[in-house]
Amino acid sequence: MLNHSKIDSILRALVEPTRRQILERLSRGPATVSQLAEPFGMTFAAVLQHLQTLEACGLIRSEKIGRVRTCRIEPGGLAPLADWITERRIPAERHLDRLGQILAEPDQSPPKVQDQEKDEQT
Amino acid sequence: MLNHSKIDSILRALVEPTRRQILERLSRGPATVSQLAEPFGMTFAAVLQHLQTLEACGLIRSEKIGRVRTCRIEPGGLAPLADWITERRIPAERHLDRLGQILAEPDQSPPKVQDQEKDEQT
DNA sequence: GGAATGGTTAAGCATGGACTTGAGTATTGA
DNA sequence: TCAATACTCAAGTCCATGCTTAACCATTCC
Repeated sequence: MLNHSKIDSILRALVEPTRRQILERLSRGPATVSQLAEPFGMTFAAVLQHLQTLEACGLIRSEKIGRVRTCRIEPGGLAPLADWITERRIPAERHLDRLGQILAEPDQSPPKVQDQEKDEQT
Repeated sequence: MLNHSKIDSILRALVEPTRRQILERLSRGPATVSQLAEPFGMTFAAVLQHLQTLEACGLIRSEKIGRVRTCRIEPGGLAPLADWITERRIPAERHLDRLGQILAEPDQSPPKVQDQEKDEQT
C-alpha cells in the first residue's frame, strides 16, 4: 500500500512478537547480535533480519567494533508512535464528552442515528 | 508465536494502513458500513473484514439497527497500546539516565554489569 | 408479495514477510 | 599463517493476510 511513513514502519516493526522480545531484551541493556540470537529458537540470520528492521525504523541503534556488533535501544524511538496515539485519543475523548453531554441533556428527542454525517470537528 | 495478547491484536489491527484510515474517519464521527466503504477503492466485503478486525480488538464498536450497522470509535481502545509504550519508554529513559550518571561520575570503577554500560556514547 | 437496499459469509487467489540454507567476508587468537 | 569466531548476504520456501467474487440473509419500501 506504499505507506512509507514513520508510523507505518514502526508499526510494521512492532507487530512481530520476536522483535518486541528483542526490544524487551535490549531495554535491559545493550547486547551483541549473538547474545540476542541465543534465546530464540531461530537462526542467526533470522535474528539479524529482525535487527535490521528495528534499526531501519529507528527503534534501535547498533555499532560494530571489530567483528562484534553491539545493539542498544534508541531512546526516542517510540516517540512518533506515542504522539500518533495521543493525537488520536484526544478526538476520541472529545467525542465521548459530546456523547456525555447528549446523554446528560434533560429532555429532547435523541439525535437521529441515521444522519451522522453532520460534521462535528471544531 | 501464539502471542494472542491484547497488544498483539491491536498492533496487527493498526499495521494495516486502510484500517488506520478507517479509524481516522471514525474519529470524526460514527459512520455506517457503506459510508466507510465508499471512499476506499475496494469492495464492501473487504472493508467489512477490516471493520471486524478493528472491532475484535476493541478499537471500534458497532451496532446494527434495522439493516444498517453503525460503527464508532471505542474511546479507550488505544489505551493498552499507550500503556505498553510508556512501560517501555521508562526503562529506556532510565537507562539513558544511568548512562548520564556514569558519564557524570568524577572517577570510580564502573559497576561492572556485564561490560555493557561502560561503552561511552553521548 | 416482490424488488431494492444494506450487510454478511465463504472460498479462492496473490502478495508480503518470516525463516532457512548455504556461501561469503572480516577480525581475532594461537 | 591458519582456524575459529562473529557477522553478512542472497536465494528460496512457506504461511498469514488482504482482497475479490459470488452467493446468501434481513429489512424496508412500493
